[in-house]
Amino acid sequence: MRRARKTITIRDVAKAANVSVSTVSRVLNDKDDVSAETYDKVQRVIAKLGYSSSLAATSMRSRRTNVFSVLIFDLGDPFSLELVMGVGRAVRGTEYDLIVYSSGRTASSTEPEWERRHLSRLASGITDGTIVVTPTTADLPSAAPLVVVDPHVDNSFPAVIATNRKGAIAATEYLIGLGHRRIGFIGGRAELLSANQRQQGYQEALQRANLPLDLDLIQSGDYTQKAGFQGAQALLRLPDPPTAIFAANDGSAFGVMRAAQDAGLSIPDDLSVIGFDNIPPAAHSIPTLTTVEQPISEMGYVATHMLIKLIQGEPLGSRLDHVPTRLIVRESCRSIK
Amino acid sequence: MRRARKTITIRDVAKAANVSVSTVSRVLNDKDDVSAETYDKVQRVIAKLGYSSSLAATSMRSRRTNVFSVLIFDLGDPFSLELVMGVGRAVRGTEYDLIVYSSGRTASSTEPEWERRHLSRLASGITDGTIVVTPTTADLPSAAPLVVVDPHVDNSFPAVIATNRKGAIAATEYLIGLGHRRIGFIGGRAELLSANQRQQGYQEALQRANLPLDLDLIQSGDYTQKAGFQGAQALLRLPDPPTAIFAANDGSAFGVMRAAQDAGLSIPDDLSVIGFDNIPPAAHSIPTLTTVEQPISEMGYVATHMLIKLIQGEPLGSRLDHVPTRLIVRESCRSIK
DNA sequence: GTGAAAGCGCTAACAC
DNA sequence: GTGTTAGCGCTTTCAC
Repeated sequence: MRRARKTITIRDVAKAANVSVSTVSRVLNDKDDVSAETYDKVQRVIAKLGYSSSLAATSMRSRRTNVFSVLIFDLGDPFSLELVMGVGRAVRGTEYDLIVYSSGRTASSTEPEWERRHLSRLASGITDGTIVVTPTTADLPSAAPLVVVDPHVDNSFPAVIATNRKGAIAATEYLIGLGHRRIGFIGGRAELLSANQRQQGYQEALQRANLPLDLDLIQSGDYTQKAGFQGAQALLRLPDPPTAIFAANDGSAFGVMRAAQDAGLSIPDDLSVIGFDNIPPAAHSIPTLTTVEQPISEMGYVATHMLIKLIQGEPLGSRLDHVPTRLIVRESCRSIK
Repeated sequence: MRRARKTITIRDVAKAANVSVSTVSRVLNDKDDVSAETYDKVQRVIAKLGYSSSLAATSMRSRRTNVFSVLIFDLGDPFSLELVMGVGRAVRGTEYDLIVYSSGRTASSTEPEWERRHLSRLASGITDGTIVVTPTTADLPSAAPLVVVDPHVDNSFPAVIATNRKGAIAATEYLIGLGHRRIGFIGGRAELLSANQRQQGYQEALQRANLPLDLDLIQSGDYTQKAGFQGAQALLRLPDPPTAIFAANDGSAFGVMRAAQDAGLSIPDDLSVIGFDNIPPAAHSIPTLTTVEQPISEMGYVATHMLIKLIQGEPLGSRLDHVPTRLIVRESCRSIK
């Protein structure tokens, strides 16, 4: 494993081809002021030597590297992984290379520091642009084109976001359509955009249906199973408990289902449950859950193409791209008449 | 989105702190020959300016970047993604940053070119070491520490590989234990290490049980559903067809099940089927399949720690790390008596 | 059409 | 303990 072969540089190529480094550079960058034969000669030498330009050196010197990056806090997290898949697929067939960057040195996703630090490391040359996933700060150093996915706070960057509000409306209206009049809600993390939008949708749907907004029916949460469990317990202990519960994500929906079981209620006979998101492994552990699905990998796809447009200087249709959520109806809900 | 703020360099920090660039560099790299007050002063300026060193420049000049990389052909592929998850989890809590590198400019995973090209781009500075996933060539330029995962050909690099042979033995012996005497086999791509090992295990198990090796029972394949389908058709048309089929991966096992259905056979009543691998989405589309599971994300975990050892110059226990497969028994097999 | 040389942001001698 | 300086591999004027 010792670094046997020393790296071959542009100089090695130049020497072997009997030209200057600048000529090799011209060939590398497909400049048109190189004679055909020189071009061929250099190309042959490059092939023979197996030379490939150093990303580091190239990016130091020139603005374009044809590489873009995805900055992710936790690559072990299912949401992030799904997104990476979408980006990974989107990049195939383009002229770009992709760097997914994640750090081991960061304790918590809530400190805005990590995003800024890593972003500026990348942006200072190596990549032509970056997709930041679920950024928690609006204050991002933007030396290069930037697209954010599922921003946790509103900021002024081009963003890809799911139709959280609409999805929540669809879910709530579905329950209303089934005859439910008292529908409980388990919220997500209050400081997050997506959580707010989902709650907004819930309230809006009630309003449209002329149903009263009962604050007792709204439990705050934090997108965890535990929050769903506790929230549901509180709801079920109400004097006039809900007949259906809408949880702001799949994790807390799972908590709701456990709480219902604990209380001796069967789903959907005694309680209808509906969730948001549908991310593996939760998606597979509760295959019966009716849910508003967020097309995560598609969001990666969309973000990629937005970023590429930005990099190439093309105009963006609009700053925000809303990727549609869709209601997946399964067995966890039933009508009451 | 225009590059508003120009990048802050080490010089800006030096100027603002009234010291030289080298002093800043010393602080950045935690050299011990800096006075405490200078250190503090520089740190404060760094924080205030939000400075962060350029990966490109750093890697050009010094050997260590504290970043390692995973080189992946197709980030949209489930195997790769699982692996990335493992690596992503392994890196948390370490002192390293992680770059997952994938290229859009590559048509096929079978051309060894892409690995070499991208590897040398990365290796020439930016990263301290690389994990190459399912490399198809033994001839990798190794300027830096390298670990390969699931190599498709044997090479001399430190490698992480599943216990394919043992897994195949376990699967075959399981079928034998159920009373099966004629067991069909659908192979994987003949040129791949894993495929060979699986077939080897199959044959070895038969031999151990003193069962004859009937070449008619072995169908070549290529890890696709189609190959499984066709192979199974051929097997089922034999004068003396097998009572069980072991497919070299989950995809072809799926093909086998379809072929059995087409032939009017029900599983497991008329035919026992067993597969290898258990990768989503296949894993979820055939939840009844008995299978030899390859712990992919664990392989990423193991590879990460091997690589870190190499980077830090620690000795490796052995060049090859075999991650154990395990037999997951489900409903697709039954005993014949 | 091609070469020489400056310099990107940084680190590592080597001075002082 | 701190500053000066020579390059790392490359791109890009500017000469010729």
